[in-house]
Amino acid sequence: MKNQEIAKIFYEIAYFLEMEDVKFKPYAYEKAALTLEGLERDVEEIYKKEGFEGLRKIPGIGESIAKKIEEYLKTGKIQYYEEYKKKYPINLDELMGIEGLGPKRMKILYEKLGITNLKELEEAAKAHKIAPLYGFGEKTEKNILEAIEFAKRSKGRFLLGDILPIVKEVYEKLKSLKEVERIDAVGSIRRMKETIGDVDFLVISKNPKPIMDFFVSLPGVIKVWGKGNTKASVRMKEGFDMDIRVLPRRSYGAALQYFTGSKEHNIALRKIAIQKGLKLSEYGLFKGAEMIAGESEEEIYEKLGMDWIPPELREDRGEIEAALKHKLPKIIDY
DNA sequence: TTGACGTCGCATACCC
DNA sequence: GGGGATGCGA
DNA sequence: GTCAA
Repeated sequence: MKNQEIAKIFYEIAYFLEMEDVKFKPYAYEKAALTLEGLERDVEEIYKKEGFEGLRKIPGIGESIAKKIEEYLKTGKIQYYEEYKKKYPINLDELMGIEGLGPKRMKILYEKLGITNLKELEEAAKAHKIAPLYGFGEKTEKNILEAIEFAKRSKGRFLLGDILPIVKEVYEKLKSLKEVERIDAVGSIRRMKETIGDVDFLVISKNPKPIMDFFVSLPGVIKVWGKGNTKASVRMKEGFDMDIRVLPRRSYGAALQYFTGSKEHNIALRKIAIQKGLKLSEYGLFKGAEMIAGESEEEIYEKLGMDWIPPELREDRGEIEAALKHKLPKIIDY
Protein backbone atom coordinates (compact mmCIF):
# COMPACT_ATOMS: atom_id res chain seq x y z
CA MET A 1 0.00 0.00 0.00
CA LYS A 2 1.83 3.08 -1.27
CA ASN A 3 -0.86 5.60 -0.35
CA GLN A 4 0.76 6.55 2.95
CA GLU A 5 4.26 6.89 1.46
CA ILE A 6 2.99 9.24 -1.22
CA ALA A 7 0.89 11.20 1.25
CA LYS A 8 3.95 11.81 3.38
CA ILE A 9 5.86 13.15 0.40
CA PHE A 10 2.99 15.50 -0.42
CA TYR A 11 2.91 16.81 3.16
CA GLU A 12 6.61 17.57 2.87
CA ILE A 13 6.19 19.26 -0.50
CA ALA A 14 3.48 21.41 1.11
CA TYR A 15 5.93 22.36 3.85
CA PHE A 16 8.66 23.30 1.35
CA LEU A 17 6.19 25.43 -0.57
CA GLU A 18 5.16 27.20 2.62
CA MET A 19 8.80 27.91 3.37
CA GLU A 20 8.92 29.79 0.10
CA ASP A 21 5.62 31.51 0.85
CA VAL A 22 3.94 30.08 -2.24
CA LYS A 23 0.23 30.79 -2.04
CA PHE A 24 -2.38 28.01 -2.06
CA LYS A 25 -0.25 25.23 -3.50
CA PRO A 26 0.50 23.96 0.00
CA TYR A 27 -3.22 23.75 0.56
CA ALA A 28 -3.62 21.70 -2.63
CA TYR A 29 -0.84 19.27 -1.69
CA GLU A 30 -2.13 18.88 1.84
CA LYS A 31 -5.60 18.14 0.58
CA ALA A 32 -4.27 15.55 -1.84
CA ALA A 33 -2.23 13.97 0.96
CA LEU A 34 -5.23 13.85 3.26
CA THR A 35 -7.37 12.23 0.56
CA LEU A 36 -4.73 9.60 -0.12
CA GLU A 37 -4.47 8.74 3.55
CA GLY A 38 -8.20 8.24 3.83
CA LEU A 39 -8.59 6.37 0.54
CA GLU A 40 -9.97 2.85 0.80
CA ARG A 41 -8.34 1.72 -2.41
CA ASP A 42 -4.66 1.35 -3.13
CA VAL A 43 -3.52 3.96 -5.67
CA GLU A 44 -1.21 1.43 -7.25
CA GLU A 45 -4.17 -0.81 -7.95
CA ILE A 46 -6.21 2.11 -9.29
CA TYR A 47 -3.36 3.02 -11.62
CA LYS A 48 -2.95 -0.57 -12.85
CA LYS A 49 -6.65 -0.97 -13.59
CA GLU A 50 -7.66 2.49 -14.77
CA GLY A 51 -4.39 4.20 -15.59
CA PHE A 52 -3.76 7.91 -15.38
CA GLU A 53 -7.45 8.74 -15.77
CA GLY A 54 -8.21 6.64 -12.73
CA LEU A 55 -5.86 8.76 -10.64
CA ARG A 56 -7.39 11.95 -12.00
CA LYS A 57 -10.81 10.88 -10.77
CA ILE A 58 -9.65 10.98 -7.15
CA PRO A 59 -10.93 14.20 -5.58
CA GLY A 60 -8.25 16.82 -5.08
CA ILE A 61 -5.94 15.19 -7.60
CA GLY A 62 -5.57 16.93 -10.94
CA GLU A 63 -3.22 16.85 -13.88
CA SER A 64 -0.06 17.82 -12.06
CA ILE A 65 -0.41 15.75 -8.90
CA ALA A 66 -1.60 12.71 -10.85
CA LYS A 67 1.60 12.94 -12.89
CA LYS A 68 3.64 12.93 -9.71
CA ILE A 69 1.85 9.87 -8.38
CA GLU A 70 2.43 8.13 -11.70
CA GLU A 71 6.11 9.07 -11.54
CA TYR A 72 6.40 7.64 -8.02
CA LEU A 73 4.70 4.39 -8.98
CA LYS A 74 6.97 3.97 -12.00
CA THR A 75 10.31 5.12 -10.61
CA GLY A 76 9.94 5.20 -6.84
CA LYS A 77 10.81 8.90 -6.83
CA ILE A 78 9.32 12.30 -7.54
CA GLN A 79 11.79 14.69 -9.15
CA TYR A 80 10.01 17.82 -7.96
CA TYR A 81 10.32 16.57 -4.37
CA GLU A 82 13.93 15.45 -4.78
CA GLU A 83 14.86 18.95 -5.91
CA TYR A 84 13.32 20.51 -2.86
CA LYS A 85 15.10 18.01 -0.63
CA LYS A 86 18.36 19.00 -2.28
CA LYS A 87 17.62 22.69 -1.82
CA TYR A 88 16.63 22.24 1.82
CA PRO A 89 18.38 19.12 3.19
CA ILE A 90 16.32 19.22 6.36
CA ASN A 91 15.08 16.36 8.51
CA LEU A 92 11.41 17.23 8.33
CA ASP A 93 10.43 14.06 10.19
CA GLU A 94 12.00 15.55 13.28
CA LEU A 95 11.46 19.23 12.74
CA MET A 96 7.88 19.40 11.46
CA GLY A 97 6.69 18.17 14.84
CA ILE A 98 8.21 20.98 16.92
CA GLU A 99 5.36 23.14 18.20
CA GLY A 100 5.70 26.82 17.56
CA LEU A 101 8.26 26.26 14.83
CA GLY A 102 6.70 26.58 11.41
CA PRO A 103 7.97 26.73 7.85
CA LYS A 104 8.81 30.43 7.88
CA ARG A 105 11.04 30.31 10.92
CA MET A 106 12.49 26.95 9.86
CA LYS A 107 13.69 28.56 6.64
CA ILE A 108 15.46 31.30 8.56
CA LEU A 109 17.09 28.78 10.90
CA TYR A 110 18.37 26.76 7.97
CA GLU A 111 19.66 29.72 6.00
CA LYS A 112 21.25 31.64 8.86
CA LEU A 113 22.47 28.80 11.09
CA GLY A 114 22.42 25.77 8.81
CA ILE A 115 20.11 23.86 11.11
CA THR A 116 18.93 20.60 9.55
CA ASN A 117 17.85 18.38 12.45
CA LEU A 118 16.71 18.28 16.07
CA LYS A 119 20.18 17.93 17.53
CA GLU A 120 21.49 20.99 15.72
CA LEU A 121 18.41 22.94 16.71
CA GLU A 122 18.91 22.07 20.35
CA GLU A 123 22.60 22.96 20.29
CA ALA A 124 21.92 26.30 18.63
CA ALA A 125 19.23 27.16 21.16
CA LYS A 126 21.43 26.21 24.09
CA ALA A 127 24.27 28.31 22.69
CA HIS A 128 21.86 31.29 22.42
CA LYS A 129 22.39 31.60 18.71
CA ILE A 130 18.69 31.77 17.93
CA ALA A 131 17.46 34.73 19.97
CA PRO A 132 19.45 37.38 18.06
CA LEU A 133 18.03 36.34 14.67
CA TYR A 134 15.52 38.62 12.96
CA GLY A 135 11.99 37.57 13.92
CA PHE A 136 13.14 35.55 16.92
CA GLY A 137 13.85 36.56 20.51
CA GLU A 138 14.65 35.34 24.01
CA LYS A 139 11.16 34.05 24.58
CA THR A 140 11.00 32.17 21.29
CA GLU A 141 14.35 30.53 21.94
CA LYS A 142 13.15 29.29 25.30
CA ASN A 143 9.89 28.01 23.83
CA ILE A 144 11.83 26.08 21.20
CA LEU A 145 13.91 24.36 23.87
CA GLU A 146 10.80 23.36 25.78
CA ALA A 147 9.14 22.09 22.62
CA ILE A 148 12.23 19.95 21.89
CA GLU A 149 12.05 18.37 25.33
CA PHE A 150 8.42 17.57 24.73
CA ALA A 151 9.02 16.12 21.27
CA LYS A 152 11.76 13.87 22.62
CA ARG A 153 9.58 12.36 25.29
CA SER A 154 6.29 11.75 23.54
CA LYS A 155 4.91 11.52 20.08
CA GLY A 156 2.15 13.97 20.82
CA ARG A 157 -0.77 11.60 21.13
CA PHE A 158 -2.17 10.03 24.24
CA LEU A 159 -4.37 7.06 25.03
CA LEU A 160 -7.95 7.95 25.84
CA GLY A 161 -7.89 5.62 28.81
CA ASP A 162 -4.88 7.37 30.30
CA ILE A 163 -6.22 10.88 30.19
CA LEU A 164 -9.96 10.37 30.61
CA PRO A 165 -9.81 10.21 34.44
CA ILE A 166 -7.81 13.44 34.58
CA VAL A 167 -10.14 15.18 32.15
CA LYS A 168 -13.19 14.07 34.12
CA GLU A 169 -11.76 15.54 37.27
CA VAL A 170 -11.01 18.86 35.59
CA TYR A 171 -14.45 18.82 34.02
CA GLU A 172 -16.16 18.41 37.40
CA LYS A 173 -14.10 21.17 38.97
CA LEU A 174 -14.89 23.62 36.18
CA LYS A 175 -18.54 22.64 36.22
CA SER A 176 -18.80 23.49 39.89
CA LEU A 177 -17.73 27.10 39.31
CA LYS A 178 -20.66 29.47 39.67
CA GLU A 179 -19.61 31.39 36.54
CA VAL A 180 -19.91 28.27 34.37
CA GLU A 181 -23.39 27.95 32.87
CA ARG A 182 -22.49 24.97 30.74
CA ILE A 183 -19.36 23.03 29.88
CA ASP A 184 -18.50 20.28 27.39
CA ALA A 185 -15.36 18.43 26.45
CA VAL A 186 -15.16 18.36 22.64
CA GLY A 187 -12.64 17.28 19.99
CA SER A 188 -11.45 13.72 19.64
CA ILE A 189 -12.29 13.02 23.27
CA ARG A 190 -15.98 13.61 22.54
CA ARG A 191 -15.69 11.37 19.50
CA MET A 192 -14.22 8.70 21.80
CA LYS A 193 -11.16 8.14 19.65
CA GLU A 194 -8.58 5.75 21.04
CA THR A 195 -5.85 8.37 20.86
CA ILE A 196 -6.23 12.02 21.74
CA GLY A 197 -4.06 14.89 20.53
CA ASP A 198 -5.30 17.46 22.99
CA VAL A 199 -8.37 18.23 25.08
CA ASP A 200 -10.82 21.04 24.29
CA PHE A 201 -13.37 22.48 26.67
CA LEU A 202 -16.23 24.74 25.58
CA VAL A 203 -17.97 26.91 28.14
CA ILE A 204 -20.94 29.25 28.27
CA SER A 205 -20.38 32.12 30.67
CA LYS A 206 -21.07 35.81 31.03
CA ASN A 207 -18.06 36.27 33.27
CA PRO A 208 -15.09 34.35 31.84
CA LYS A 209 -12.21 35.97 33.71
CA PRO A 210 -12.43 33.93 36.94
CA ILE A 211 -12.83 30.76 34.88
CA MET A 212 -9.67 31.46 32.94
CA ASP A 213 -7.75 32.26 36.11
CA PHE A 214 -8.97 29.04 37.68
CA PHE A 215 -8.20 27.02 34.56
CA VAL A 216 -4.55 28.06 34.25
CA SER A 217 -3.93 27.44 37.95
CA LEU A 218 -5.43 23.95 38.09
CA PRO A 219 -3.26 21.36 39.85
CA GLY A 220 -1.22 19.51 37.23
CA VAL A 221 -0.73 22.53 34.97
CA ILE A 222 2.97 22.87 34.22
CA LYS A 223 2.85 25.52 31.52
CA VAL A 224 0.50 28.22 30.36
CA TRP A 225 0.74 28.61 26.60
CA GLY A 226 -1.62 31.54 26.56
CA LYS A 227 -4.50 33.15 28.39
CA GLY A 228 -7.03 35.69 27.20
CA ASN A 229 -10.66 36.52 27.84
CA THR A 230 -12.16 33.90 25.57
CA LYS A 231 -9.38 31.38 25.15
CA ALA A 232 -6.63 29.79 27.21
CA SER A 233 -4.25 26.89 26.67
CA VAL A 234 -2.13 24.88 29.10
CA ARG A 235 0.14 21.84 29.25
CA MET A 236 -0.54 19.24 31.95
CA LYS A 237 2.19 17.39 33.84
CA GLU A 238 1.17 14.17 32.06
CA GLY A 239 2.31 15.85 28.85
CA PHE A 240 -0.92 16.65 27.01
CA ASP A 241 -2.41 20.08 26.33
CA MET A 242 -5.83 21.41 27.32
CA ASP A 243 -7.64 24.35 25.72
CA ILE A 244 -10.68 26.21 26.95
CA ARG A 245 -12.95 28.59 25.06
CA VAL A 246 -15.78 30.72 26.33
CA LEU A 247 -18.69 31.33 24.01
CA PRO A 248 -22.05 33.10 23.92
CA ARG A 249 -25.12 30.90 24.24
CA ARG A 250 -26.50 31.77 20.80
CA SER A 251 -23.61 30.14 18.95
CA TYR A 252 -22.78 27.38 21.40
CA GLY A 253 -24.29 24.58 19.31
CA ALA A 254 -22.37 25.69 16.26
CA ALA A 255 -19.17 25.76 18.28
CA LEU A 256 -19.91 22.30 19.73
CA GLN A 257 -20.38 21.00 16.23
CA TYR A 258 -17.29 22.73 14.90
CA PHE A 259 -14.86 21.83 17.66
CA THR A 260 -16.05 18.23 17.87
CA GLY A 261 -14.98 17.64 14.27
CA SER A 262 -13.60 15.65 12.74
CA LYS A 263 -12.07 18.08 10.31
CA GLU A 264 -13.18 15.87 7.43
CA HIS A 265 -16.72 15.72 8.78
CA ASN A 266 -16.80 19.51 9.08
CA ILE A 267 -15.59 20.05 5.53
CA ALA A 268 -18.29 17.72 4.25
CA LEU A 269 -20.96 19.52 6.30
CA ARG A 270 -19.87 22.92 5.03
CA LYS A 271 -20.24 21.64 1.49
CA ILE A 272 -23.82 20.54 2.16
CA ALA A 273 -24.55 23.95 3.63
CA ILE A 274 -23.19 25.68 0.54
CA GLN A 275 -25.31 23.47 -1.72
CA LYS A 276 -28.35 24.66 0.19
CA GLY A 277 -27.29 28.27 -0.17
CA LEU A 278 -26.25 28.45 3.46
CA LYS A 279 -22.99 29.01 5.27
CA LEU A 280 -21.82 26.98 8.26
CA SER A 281 -19.14 28.22 10.63
CA GLU A 282 -18.19 27.90 14.27
CA TYR A 283 -20.51 30.86 14.89
CA GLY A 284 -23.68 29.45 13.38
CA LEU A 285 -25.60 28.42 10.29
CA PHE A 286 -26.31 31.47 8.16
CA LYS A 287 -28.64 32.39 5.32
CA GLY A 288 -26.99 35.54 4.08
CA ALA A 289 -26.51 37.68 7.17
CA GLU A 290 -29.27 35.95 9.10
CA MET A 291 -28.40 33.23 11.57
CA ILE A 292 -30.92 30.42 11.18
CA ALA A 293 -29.38 28.01 13.68
CA GLY A 294 -26.58 28.00 16.21
CA GLU A 295 -27.71 27.47 19.77
CA SER A 296 -27.96 23.70 19.51
CA GLU A 297 -26.28 21.04 17.39
CA GLU A 298 -29.59 19.35 16.71
CA GLU A 299 -31.06 22.37 14.92
CA ILE A 300 -27.97 22.72 12.77
CA TYR A 301 -28.16 19.13 11.54
CA GLU A 302 -31.92 19.48 11.15
CA LYS A 303 -31.68 22.64 9.01
CA LEU A 304 -29.13 20.85 6.87
CA GLY A 305 -31.76 18.20 6.24
CA MET A 306 -30.22 15.39 8.21
CA ASP A 307 -30.47 13.50 11.46
CA TRP A 308 -28.27 14.49 14.36
CA ILE A 309 -25.07 12.45 14.05
CA PRO A 310 -23.52 10.98 17.17
CA PRO A 311 -19.96 12.30 17.71
CA GLU A 312 -18.49 8.79 17.48
CA LEU A 313 -19.53 8.59 13.82
CA ARG A 314 -18.33 12.00 12.64
CA GLU A 315 -15.48 10.98 10.36
CA ASP A 316 -16.90 11.56 6.85
CA ARG A 317 -17.02 7.84 6.26
CA GLY A 318 -20.58 7.58 5.01
CA GLU A 319 -22.38 8.89 8.08
CA ILE A 320 -23.43 12.08 6.30
CA GLU A 321 -25.05 10.25 3.40
CA ALA A 322 -26.83 8.03 5.91
CA ALA A 323 -28.05 10.99 7.95
CA LEU A 324 -29.41 12.71 4.84
CA LYS A 325 -31.43 9.59 4.09
CA HIS A 326 -32.39 9.27 7.74
CA LYS A 327 -30.76 5.87 7.83
CA LEU A 328 -28.17 6.24 10.54
CA PRO A 329 -27.26 3.06 12.37
CA LYS A 330 -28.27 3.03 16.00
CA ILE A 331 -25.38 3.16 18.38
CA ILE A 332 -25.59 0.52 21.01
CA ASP A 333 -26.17 2.14 24.34
CA TYR A 334 -25.39 0.59 27.66
C1' DT B 1 -10.82 31.35 -18.17
C1' DT B 2 -11.04 32.96 -13.59
C1' DG B 3 -11.73 33.39 -8.52
C1' DA B 4 -11.75 30.89 -4.10
C1' DC B 5 -9.18 28.02 -1.31
C1' DG B 6 -11.52 29.55 6.78
C1' DT B 7 -10.75 32.54 9.87
C1' DC B 8 -9.43 34.22 14.21
C1' DG B 9 -7.12 34.63 19.00
C1' DC B 10 -2.90 34.94 21.01
C1' DA B 11 2.07 35.76 21.53
C1' DT B 12 5.80 37.93 19.91
C1' DA B 13 8.88 40.89 17.59
C1' DC B 14 9.20 45.20 15.29
C1' DC B 15 8.46 50.14 14.63
C1' DC B 16 7.38 54.52 16.29
C1' DG C 1 4.18 51.75 26.02
C1' DG C 2 1.01 51.60 22.08
C1' DG C 3 -0.18 49.89 17.53
C1' DG C 4 -0.25 47.40 13.31
C1' DA C 5 2.24 43.10 11.27
C1' DT C 6 3.50 38.32 11.26
C1' DG C 7 3.78 33.49 12.48
C1' DC C 8 1.54 29.82 14.38
C1' DG C 9 -2.06 26.72 15.72
C1' DA C 10 -6.72 25.35 15.68
C1' DG D 1 -2.51 23.09 -7.82
C1' DT D 2 -7.54 21.89 -8.01
C1' DC D 3 -12.25 22.73 -8.45
C1' DA D 4 -16.37 24.86 -9.98
C1' DA D 5 -18.75 28.65 -11.95
